Amino acid sequence: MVRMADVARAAGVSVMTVSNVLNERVPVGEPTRSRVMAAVEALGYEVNLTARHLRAGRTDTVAFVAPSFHDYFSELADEIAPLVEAEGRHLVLERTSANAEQEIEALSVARLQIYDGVLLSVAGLDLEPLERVRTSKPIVLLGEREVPERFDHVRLANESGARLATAHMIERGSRRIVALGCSSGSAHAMTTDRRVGWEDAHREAGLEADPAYVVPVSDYTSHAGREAMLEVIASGLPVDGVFAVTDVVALGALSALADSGLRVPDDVQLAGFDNLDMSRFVPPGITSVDVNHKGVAQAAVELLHRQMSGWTGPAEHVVAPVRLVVRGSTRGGA
Amino acid sequence: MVRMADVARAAGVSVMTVSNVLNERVPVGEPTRSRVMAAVEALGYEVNLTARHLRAGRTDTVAFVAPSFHDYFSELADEIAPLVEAEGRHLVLERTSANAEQEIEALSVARLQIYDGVLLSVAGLDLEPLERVRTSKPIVLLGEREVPERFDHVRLANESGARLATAHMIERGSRRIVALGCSSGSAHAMTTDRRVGWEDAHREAGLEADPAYVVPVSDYTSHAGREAMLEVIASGLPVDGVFAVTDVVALGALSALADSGLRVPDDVQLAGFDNLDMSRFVPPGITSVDVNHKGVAQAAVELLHRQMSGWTGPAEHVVAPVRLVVRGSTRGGA
DNA sequence: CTGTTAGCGCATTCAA
DNA sequence: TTGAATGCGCTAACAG
Repeated sequence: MVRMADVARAAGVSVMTVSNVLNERVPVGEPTRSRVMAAVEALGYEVNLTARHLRAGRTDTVAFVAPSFHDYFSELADEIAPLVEAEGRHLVLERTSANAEQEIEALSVARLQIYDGVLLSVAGLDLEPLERVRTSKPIVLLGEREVPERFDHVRLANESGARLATAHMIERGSRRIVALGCSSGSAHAMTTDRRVGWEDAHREAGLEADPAYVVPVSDYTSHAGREAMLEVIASGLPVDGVFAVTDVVALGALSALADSGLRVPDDVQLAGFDNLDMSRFVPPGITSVDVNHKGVAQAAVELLHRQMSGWTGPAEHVVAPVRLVVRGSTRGGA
Repeated sequence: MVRMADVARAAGVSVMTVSNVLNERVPVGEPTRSRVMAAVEALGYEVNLTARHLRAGRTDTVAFVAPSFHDYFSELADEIAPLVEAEGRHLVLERTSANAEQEIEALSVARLQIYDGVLLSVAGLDLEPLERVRTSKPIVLLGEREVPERFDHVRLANESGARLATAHMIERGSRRIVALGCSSGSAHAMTTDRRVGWEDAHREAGLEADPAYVVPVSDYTSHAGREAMLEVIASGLPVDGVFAVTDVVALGALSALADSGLRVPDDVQLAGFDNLDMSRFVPPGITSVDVNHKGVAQAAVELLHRQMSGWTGPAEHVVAPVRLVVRGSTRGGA
């Protein structure tokens, strides 16, 4: 390992001058500068970021922590990265995945300290450990649940999105719309918020939202969506529309409908949530609630930058607007 | 910020004893231990990982560096994570994304030093900077191209996979199979290897592989796959089969075929590569080459562990086997 | 413009 | 079983 001292010796200057050259902090004379750079090249020197961090107290690195980087989160990460990099920082991704409960405790509390800021998705996370997080690190929460007031938070307009999608299908003739993957509880969470939107759409149309049409899924995978949809079909419950809690779940439903000989959208209309890239291309195109990744990313990164700049005002809770993208899986789409 | 020294003072012991308690390196007397733990709790102490790293020379962290974490890479990351964590290390994900060329230079060479090991996807990466990487860090390359001999490398059996998929469609009656997203060059790369497999399948069946059926795509997105496929259809070239270079591209082709009124598999059979989760569920199910993420992950992590354990033997170049998963997009699938 | 001094927080080494 | 000294590699603050 070649250290700064080695470069300094080779260039015949002090360690501090090497540091100054590399960090461009103070003006350095041109002849000195080029001698230093030559030595850097010759020795193949690379700064030790750990030492820099320990001394300087910053890593120029932001972490985006999410359960995994499938689908929604990878698309969001793609939007976040350039915004973070525009400020001269790096973005790294960390997964909470499997053992979320322990993770946030073991991983984050100590681990998050190594970042200048953290974007933390609260999906599938126990919030209790969060309450105890007493770090002064800049941190912005992302995701569809209630979080402690003191955190900056960006979430989607879940009710509104679900209402748009459901109302659209009602308008196009559906009267028996399954809320697939939604839940009946009252806690403020994605699956209940979206169920509320589904109910609102019914109420606004003067229809009754039958609780029998709220069908949970075991997890938010296409497989689970498919299984749940197959059960609904097998049960004989009359269905002429499906609002799926996510596009991934909607894809599972589409698979189940196809295998059951039900035509989309002729027999059953289908709408999802997230507007994944995939949804444009899966025939006949899945109508979906676009969650405006770019807007979410901008809001979150802006809040984070504000914190990293030393802002200490009250936390902000942003609700990002959504819009409906109509495609072939509902009538009126292409 | 509460330091180890603060804990030591509170517990009435030395800093070294606190360190010993936390790291469980040497036996510590029970009464001492509990006093230390009490002080840790009381003060909410969290170890400073940066300082530990600088001193101990290890981060217990492995990085997986890839262009982005859509689709293939997120599924791979899901397999890699538990293997890395099983050895008591963390996995973090870094994107090379947009400006790959600079990135690997600016980002990696200095940045990769902060990890105990690196899994580096060479997809969309300039290899020239890699040649100059003279780090002694454990590093394993992943991906479908020629890499310098001295690196451990895991790649897929691209030719073999493409041959399986193409042969399957030939066997089921296709005679005019587009190699969508493949390229005509000779450099050892994913798109040419897969084209060679497509050719081999033709030769083995006694058929001619017409170069006119090798159709490039502008990038490996569904959008590009769709555009390219639409052009093929518009050109009037007779087509009764499509081998797409990835499932993502295959999805674009499926979209184009559907919009053109061509039935899959009746008019045109379709096969992809990667066997993404999605491909099981997109009606009628996309026949695909399964790349055995688990096997790739295991091979890569094993090589990395070997390096991290101090192994210095010759580098290994693993070719992970693949298999064909037949679904409804080809005849003979469900 | 360049160099000197000091120390970030922790763990290795060795002594008690 | 516990503790004192030392320094990982770098940069902030200041002196020359």
